[in-house]
Amino acid sequence: MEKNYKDYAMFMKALSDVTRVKIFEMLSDGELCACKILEEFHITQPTLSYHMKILCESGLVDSRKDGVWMKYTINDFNLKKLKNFIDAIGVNIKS
Amino acid sequence: MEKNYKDYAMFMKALSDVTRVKIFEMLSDGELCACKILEEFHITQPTLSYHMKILCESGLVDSRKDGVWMKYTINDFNLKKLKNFIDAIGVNIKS
DNA sequence: AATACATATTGACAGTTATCTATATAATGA
DNA sequence: TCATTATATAGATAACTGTCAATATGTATT
Repeated sequence: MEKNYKDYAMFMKALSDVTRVKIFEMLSDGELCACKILEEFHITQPTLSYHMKILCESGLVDSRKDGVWMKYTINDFNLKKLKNFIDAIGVNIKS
Repeated sequence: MEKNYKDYAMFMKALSDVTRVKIFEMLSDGELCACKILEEFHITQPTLSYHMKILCESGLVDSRKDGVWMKYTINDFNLKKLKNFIDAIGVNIKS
C-alpha cells in the first residue's frame, strides 16, 4: 500500500476541530445543506463556510450547488483511505 | 455509544502533522525509544520531544521511562476509540 | 564527584487557525 | 428589475503551532 502521509495528515487536520468532527458525523446520515448544518451550531455563516471549505479541500467532503443551496456529502473514497490507514495501525498489538 | 467529540478532535489533531502520523505508524510495530524515532527524521531533539508530548497528551501514545531512555507505545484503548468513531462514519453510504 | 548521554524545558519567532464583522456574489421569486 | 435568501470572500485579530538554539534535568558510568 502506498503511504501518502501528507494526505493522512490533511484528513486528520480537517477533523482536528470539534465543529468539523461533528459536521462530518452529521454527514454520515447523508447529504446535508449548509443552512441545515448551520442550525446545529452557534457560529456565524462565514465561519461555517470556512469550515466547509477545509473539509472539502481535505477531500473528505464533496459539495454541489443545488440552486441557491450548497449540499455536502462524505467522499467515500477518501473516507475509506483514512479508514484503511487507521485500521492498519496497531494491528499487531496484543489485547 | 457516547460521543466525545473533544477527544476525537484531539486524536485527530495529534495526527494532523506529517511527522506525528509517521511516528504513530512506526509505533505500529511496537515500542520505540525516542532516540530511535529521532534517527528517522530531520528534526532536532527538542522538536521530537514536543511532538511526543502532543501524541502522549492526546492519549494515543503512552510513554515509560527505562533508565535514560523514553519508550513509547500506542495506547490501544484510545486507538480503538478512534477506530470505532471512524468506522461508524458513512456506514450507510452506498458504494 | 565528574563526565557523558538521553530527554525535557524555555524563550523566541514566523506562520497558521478560528472567529468575527462587513461586504460581495449568485440564484430565486414577485 | 428589485428584493430576498444562501453562500462566499476579505480583512482584522487573538490564540495556537512547529521549529530552533540554548539550557536544564535526570541517569548511568567511571
